[in-house]
Amino acid sequence: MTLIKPFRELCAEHGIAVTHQRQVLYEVMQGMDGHPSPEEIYARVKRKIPSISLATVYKNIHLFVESGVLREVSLHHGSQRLEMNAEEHHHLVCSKCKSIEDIDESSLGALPKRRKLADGFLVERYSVDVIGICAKCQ
Amino acid sequence: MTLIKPFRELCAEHGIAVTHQRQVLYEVMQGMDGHPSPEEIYARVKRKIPSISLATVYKNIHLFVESGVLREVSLHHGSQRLEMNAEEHHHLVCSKCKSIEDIDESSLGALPKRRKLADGFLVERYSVDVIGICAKCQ
DNA sequence: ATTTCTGCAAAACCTTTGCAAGCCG
DNA sequence: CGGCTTGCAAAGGTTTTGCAGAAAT
Repeated sequence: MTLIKPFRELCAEHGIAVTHQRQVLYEVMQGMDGHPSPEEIYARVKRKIPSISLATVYKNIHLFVESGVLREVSLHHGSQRLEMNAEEHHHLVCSKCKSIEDIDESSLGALPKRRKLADGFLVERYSVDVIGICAKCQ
Repeated sequence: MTLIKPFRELCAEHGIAVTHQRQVLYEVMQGMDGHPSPEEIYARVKRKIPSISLATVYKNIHLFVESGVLREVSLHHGSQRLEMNAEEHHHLVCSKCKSIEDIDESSLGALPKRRKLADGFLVERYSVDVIGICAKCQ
């Protein structure tokens, strides 16, 4: 019934310690969908461990992302970033140092030109992040 | 020598008022490249208008993004967002309400499989945001 | 003249950090 | 035990807001 065994294995694979908080955090996240914020995850975990602190949730989300157990929606830079390049282009984003480098659209090859992809969503443009390791970080 | 005339036209097109702060902000940004944060932009503008306030910079960046004069690197959600879907997939992001919906990888057609794109960048994966207007916001 | 914008200061968020007590291996 | 983790509280960083005076149309 529980997911405790797989979680212990996951921790072993990634070399992280098993604590009660991490187990419950992981189980709760398995039961969520969409793209929750740390606060939303905290609110849910708090129902199972009322004494848990938000700092613990942050620390463990960070650990999970770092070790590859969890993924974030788009690499998080702490503050908003503005685009100074008016040309159509995409990005090379380094998953270690989080640097962003522009690449022009033609480097990627064609993306589908359909204007409608799903249930009435009207496409304006594509934004492609190529995520990987930059030359400096290798 | 100055960019004042094009900026006045731009404002007219987008229906926003021309102020000295906006003009200088726009000119300064034209001279930057990369993906600066509001703080970095503020630091530069301050060299030309020492009395400008950070709040003004934030308000005008927001206005420029809203009216289409400027673009942000990736749509900014205020807080980190975690991915609960372990499958390979991409996103439909609404530029009005900022909702995020998953679409699976096959909906997009193939992306190039090259492992190296530029000067030693090692590709891990692609993250594609299809930006547009969702059904609800139309 | 009216509406909108600026600068300031305070507030509201979001996230990280330091530390004493407790848990894991 | 020894080291890592937790919860708390405080600090740090980013962004928004309210308001009185100034500027724009």
